[in-house]
Amino acid sequence: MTEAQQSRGLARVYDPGVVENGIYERWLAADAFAPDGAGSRVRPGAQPFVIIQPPPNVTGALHLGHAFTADLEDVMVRHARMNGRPTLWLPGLDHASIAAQVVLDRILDREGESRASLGRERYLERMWAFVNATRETIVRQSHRFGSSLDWGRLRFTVDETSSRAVRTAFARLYRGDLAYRTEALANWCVGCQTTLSDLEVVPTPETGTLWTIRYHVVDPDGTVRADRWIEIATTRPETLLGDVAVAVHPDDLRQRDLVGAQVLVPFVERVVPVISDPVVRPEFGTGAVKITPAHDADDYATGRRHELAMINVFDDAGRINENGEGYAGLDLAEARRRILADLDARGDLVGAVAHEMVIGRCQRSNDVIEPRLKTQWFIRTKPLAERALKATRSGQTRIVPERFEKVWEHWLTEIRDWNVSRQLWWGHRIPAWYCPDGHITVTDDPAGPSACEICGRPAAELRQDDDIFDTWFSSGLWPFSTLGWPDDTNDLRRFYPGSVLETGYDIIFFWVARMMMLGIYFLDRPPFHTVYLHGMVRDAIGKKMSKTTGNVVDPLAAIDVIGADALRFALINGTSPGNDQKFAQEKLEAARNFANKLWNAARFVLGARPATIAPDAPRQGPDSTQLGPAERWIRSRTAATAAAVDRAIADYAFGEATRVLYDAVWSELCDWGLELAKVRLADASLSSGAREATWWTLVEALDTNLRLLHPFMPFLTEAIWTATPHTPGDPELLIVADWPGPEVAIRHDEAAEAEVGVVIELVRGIRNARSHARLEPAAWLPVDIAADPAVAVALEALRPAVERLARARPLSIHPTRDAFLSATRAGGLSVIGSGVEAVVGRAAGSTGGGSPDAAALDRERLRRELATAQALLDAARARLANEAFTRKAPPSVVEGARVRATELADQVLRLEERLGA
RNA sequence: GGGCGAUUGGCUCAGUCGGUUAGAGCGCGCGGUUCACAUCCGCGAGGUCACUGGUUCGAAUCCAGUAUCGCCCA
Repeated sequence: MTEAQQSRGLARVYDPGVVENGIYERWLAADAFAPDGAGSRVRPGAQPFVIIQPPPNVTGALHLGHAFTADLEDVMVRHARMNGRPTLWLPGLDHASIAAQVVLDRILDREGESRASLGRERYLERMWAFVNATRETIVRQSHRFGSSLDWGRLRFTVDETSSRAVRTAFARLYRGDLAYRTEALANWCVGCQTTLSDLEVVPTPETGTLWTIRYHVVDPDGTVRADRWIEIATTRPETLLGDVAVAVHPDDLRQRDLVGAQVLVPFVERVVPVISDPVVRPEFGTGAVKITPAHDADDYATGRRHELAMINVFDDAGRINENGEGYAGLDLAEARRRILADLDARGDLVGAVAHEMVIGRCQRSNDVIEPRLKTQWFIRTKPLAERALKATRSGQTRIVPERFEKVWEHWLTEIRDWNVSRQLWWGHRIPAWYCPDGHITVTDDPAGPSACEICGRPAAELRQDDDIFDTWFSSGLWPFSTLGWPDDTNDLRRFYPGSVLETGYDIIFFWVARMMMLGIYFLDRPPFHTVYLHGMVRDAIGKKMSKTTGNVVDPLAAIDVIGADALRFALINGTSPGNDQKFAQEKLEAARNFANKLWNAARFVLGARPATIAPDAPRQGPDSTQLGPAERWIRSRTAATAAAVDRAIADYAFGEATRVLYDAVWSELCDWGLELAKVRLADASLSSGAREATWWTLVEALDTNLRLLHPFMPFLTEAIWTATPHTPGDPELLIVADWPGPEVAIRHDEAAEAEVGVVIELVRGIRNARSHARLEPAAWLPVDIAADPAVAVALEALRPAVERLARARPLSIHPTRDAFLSATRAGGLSVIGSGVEAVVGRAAGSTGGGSPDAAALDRERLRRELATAQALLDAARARLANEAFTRKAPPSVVEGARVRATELADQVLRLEERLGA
């Protein structure tokens, strides 16, 4: 780009890199993002609009899903800001304890180090070094996305305020009897060396083996019977070391006589009872199952009912412990092999069949989850869930799209207590201390308790719990911990509850439900009035993007090529709320083309300024006395666009909003608005006042469209707007300019829409006829038009435009049909629309204008049109002939059908006339 | 096993309260060197709205069921 081109405002070619460069810094410098920033233009009395950003994990860079989330939120936030509301979009980052540890452990592994080799302190130092780097990356990426986040309020889930919130929350839950510590069956991940909540365990279908094993009966005198046994079925033979019973269904006749008998568990030589319990499925295997309460959820429940012992047979590392007698020290897989071989050797392994089963695997590491007994902290969720349900049922909080409410209801109704202990290092240490007598002391004091709160032993004798909290515990406090809670801060009073919680539907339980439960518990009000859930961004063939599959699209790579605006537009356009989308290259191209279209439309408008207007003249509204139909039409269309965009945004239908804007800019403003305006702007016979009014109309339409598009394409619209004339009341930057309001709505003009509608139909008809007859596109051909006096006035006003757009010259407009008919020459092409009729003649001179078969091609086209029109007319008449229709349908619909039938009849008549001629 | 979603032109998707002739982008065909844009302009072809039944004057849209695919929960 040359100096001269730059100085004129807009470069010749749209280059996102150049356009976007520096704009984010201008917004920052203007302090436009903060609700109370120097650059904000808040309307007095306006309600705050608050979105707390779902904090991305500090495990790496942001992906396309993050970009989508950020874009949707930025759209809402920018829209609210332009409406003059104090708007807070609060940025955050999540420490993601288990995910971060999995990532760091992999890095350490490559270096030949490990968690164990470093020890807790050095490990955490490494973690901080790692996350400090990723935090920077994420913030930088957000800038590139154009996210208008209030960076002055950036928060991290392990910063001091959040840590205090976690301690306080836990201490209060404990005092409120909503947090308790107990030994219970927990999901143990051997790879991550920690327990997991039920949500973090992924049920995975796999083919295993169902073995049949004999347990021999032991007579009351202690004799083991070689000839009497019970055959039990199991998929996990290694757990027999922890068996404490065998169970059969009470109605199972096959096993009935064995109930109450004693049998011998091999290897550990434990004598256990055969019990009956309705939980056993008689059709499964032999109908008898072994009971291992310490390693299976169902068995745990059975063990509780029958007051059986619970024998843990493996350790944290996944090896058989001392309870496993001769197998102690073996890992689980090896133990299974050995036990099966030993059973076989004794003749007690009597069957093995392939078996389809569901195995729990770790969401993060994919290791098999081993259920085992652990002493853990739990949150009592029932009372919290009830209040969360009440909030959605009463409409205090609304879930969008509505259908997710069903899932929400179901989960919260069936909710189980939440295990929050994690045997990890990276996160919030549980603020619970234990004295040698087993008393528990919980405190929110960062220094810890001064003494045991039960027996008064001094702090020196107390030991803090080694575990940390589930990451989602701190996330659950996020809507208020970010605002300074537990302190009663200004921000908390002003911005809690927030407005919209926007996130993917995949974390409705993990996160949304927990924020609702905890928010209501601690602050008595749900943390947001609307939960808006968006769909997943998938790859071009519909697969979930994942780093391991290697199908992730790096948003920054896309931005480098097509720009942030195009990426944003591509992610939102053509989507509907809550539905997944496939992401494809063509979408990016379409969005880039649209950006280019807008850029060039702006270039044209700004470059078409009449010489009578000074380059730096402040913007003024067009002189209403000088407006022609085209000017009134584009103003009316822009009003319609604004109304449609408002409606779509109110419905969270952002894909619909972009569709409306795409159409408004491309098909209305560019294809017709600018093309019609070009004629007037170039018409030297018009007064300069008229030409100025046309130009100001274009500036106004551009300005309104820029405002409406700004939330979706902030960089491009800001860049163009800077070069567009402003009114004295306008701010420096579009980001804080006013959203189009009533002053735009009043531009609606029914008459202009009708008048220009006829012109569009006419021009299209003539182009169509010429194209079908294969006439020279560039040739000027004579055209005769029949028009009612009313239509003729409008046509007359737009005569030069019709001439140019249809390449019609001379153009004759006949006020009566007779005059029209007598004037038209034979062999012309007929144009018959619902509102107009025209004939395109051959060129007056000898030049071009007619191919030999033009007439034949034209007749063929008219015959097709006649067939279509006739079919439509028949359908319309049939509908009107139906008495039930005219009686029951709303009058406006019936009237519409009548008008339609009349038009069609007229059209058919004229087509027949033409064909008959 | 329960629930949710999807099924609309060759591909990717919209479609608001049930209402005129179901739309868009890409792709395809024909044509185009007009000074905003070839990342463009003009014209066009292409759809039994998965299937079956129902409600209704009228169904892509509402109801019931079926099929296929995907997801969530157990």
